[in-house]
Amino acid sequence: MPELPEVETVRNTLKLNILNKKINDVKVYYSNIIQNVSKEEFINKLKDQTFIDVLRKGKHLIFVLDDYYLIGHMRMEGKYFLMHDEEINKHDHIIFEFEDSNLRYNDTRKFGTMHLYSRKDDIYNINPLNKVGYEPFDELMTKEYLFSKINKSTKAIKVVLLDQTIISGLGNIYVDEVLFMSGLHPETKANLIDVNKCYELIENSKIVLNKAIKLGGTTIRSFQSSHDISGRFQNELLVHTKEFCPNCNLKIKKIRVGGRGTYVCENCQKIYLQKN
DNA sequence: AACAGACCCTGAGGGC
DNA sequence: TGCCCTCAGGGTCTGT
Repeated sequence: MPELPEVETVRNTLKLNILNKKINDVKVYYSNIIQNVSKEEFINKLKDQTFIDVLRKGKHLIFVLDDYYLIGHMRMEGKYFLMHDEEINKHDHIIFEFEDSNLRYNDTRKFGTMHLYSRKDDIYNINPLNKVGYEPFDELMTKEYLFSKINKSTKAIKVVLLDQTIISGLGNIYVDEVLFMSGLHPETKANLIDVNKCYELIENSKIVLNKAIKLGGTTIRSFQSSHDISGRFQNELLVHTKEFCPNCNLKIKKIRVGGRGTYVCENCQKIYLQKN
């Protein structure tokens, strides 16, 4: 599932492959992906537009065209493929046709989304990007800032770190890793965590995400790369999907936190019951 | 207001 | 073999 590192890798790969390509036609086979305009509007507006740039905010891709911004979210299974005359796959939902090739949005579970806005719109202040908080890399994401966002919440820290309005870019896998590195139990109430621990959480987020980006970035050759990345990063995981703790060798527990499958070493990851 | 849970969707995997 | 059931997950919507 694409988290920030995968999205960044897809962005870089897309930039190498679709910049300056002009859309001759658009095919939409499953229109629920499109959120804020009709299928017809989507097609008509994007015809004759050229891809100028691909940006990213959190897990969203931002395609910059002549007159529009196309904002895409791949959720868990969304993928982009640059194709030629290959047969259409049953999970290809939207196809942008160029003169010599085509870009396909493929999404097995159909959870992905696309929003289309005018270049005149202030996209960072409207749905969905207005809900995307600072990334761990953002210099505005200080320990004081994170502390201020979480110190009144009684939610589990894992749930809070998955909340993209608070901190963007972490998904289920990387949150488990960050909490393991920080020695913090995922069910610890957010309001029991002090400023110094917030610092640790941010720093460890940067370490995990940077490592994953680097791992993906070196191997990317095709649009199927998001698979390769998670495949390669899997070797680097410390706790997520693991059976034994790499630190103390005790058995790792699988629990549910905020409805998400969660891996935790209850020996190495402390749960706070009061402020310390 | 703040939190919990359902929901969207498909394929994989287990049980029988 | 094949059917049925459960589970996975990011973000949004609804209910408490």
